[in-house]
Amino acid sequence: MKTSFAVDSLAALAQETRLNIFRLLVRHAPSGLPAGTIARRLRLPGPTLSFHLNVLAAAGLVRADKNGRSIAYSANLDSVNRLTGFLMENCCGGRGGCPPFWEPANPRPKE
Amino acid sequence: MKTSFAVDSLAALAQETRLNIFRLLVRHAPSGLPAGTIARRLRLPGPTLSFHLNVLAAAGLVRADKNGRSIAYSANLDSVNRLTGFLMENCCGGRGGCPPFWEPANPRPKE
DNA sequence: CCTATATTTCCATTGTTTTGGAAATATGAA
DNA sequence: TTCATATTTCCAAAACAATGGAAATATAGG
Repeated sequence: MKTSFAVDSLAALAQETRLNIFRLLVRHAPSGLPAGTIARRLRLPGPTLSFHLNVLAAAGLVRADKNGRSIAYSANLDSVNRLTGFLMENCCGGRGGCPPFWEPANPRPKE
Repeated sequence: MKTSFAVDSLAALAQETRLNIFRLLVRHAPSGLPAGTIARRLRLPGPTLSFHLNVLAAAGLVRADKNGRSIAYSANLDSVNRLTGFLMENCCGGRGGCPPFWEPANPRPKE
């Protein structure tokens, strides 16, 4: 599996402003919020918000739905799940010791 | 809640080399691997590995245990859980629509 | 003490990301 | 068509992160 989807997602979230945007959209999932509302809530200049929304969208973490002259952005919640799965992949190599929160999705290959 | 632990963790993982190191350590959890073994496995020059391990350790994603002249690094699996919880915090604002994978840890505050 | 091994610190170079003003584009309403 | 609103693109300055060679430090064994 290519790691780049994960690096892209993590890099998109690894920035205070973008993390705030994403978490705001998680709270407002699944419907989302228009760009202007996000800008007002987080007190961000337009160009700055636009830049960050593009980074999040390019990583597949949010989607944009144009509606009249506003654009609603919404969080793709599934992306968090994929990311966790990727990080925990083959956790503990099948030797036991996985923490209780983690349900191994892929049952112990070789390595 | 301050977002910086999350930004630090995400930034630490948002880099191909560090992500490879972390995932290698997840597979070898909970015991970990010595720095030299990681370097050999991932074909990394010493200073580069050392730099990246420090970033991971500073973010609390790995811990270092000195043993003789080698140092074993191991993944802190719980950090992934904390991160997911933070990202999904108050998902969907209690209005239903959360994806099946997510168990709301904190039951719907105001917002 | 001396040597070999494990790992780190120092540091200069190179590359990447973030920021926001000004100008551009798109849409809807009067 | 003209105006106001929503959002974007352009761009250059400033800030930040990654890389790896050479030298330093630590430890174990003979």
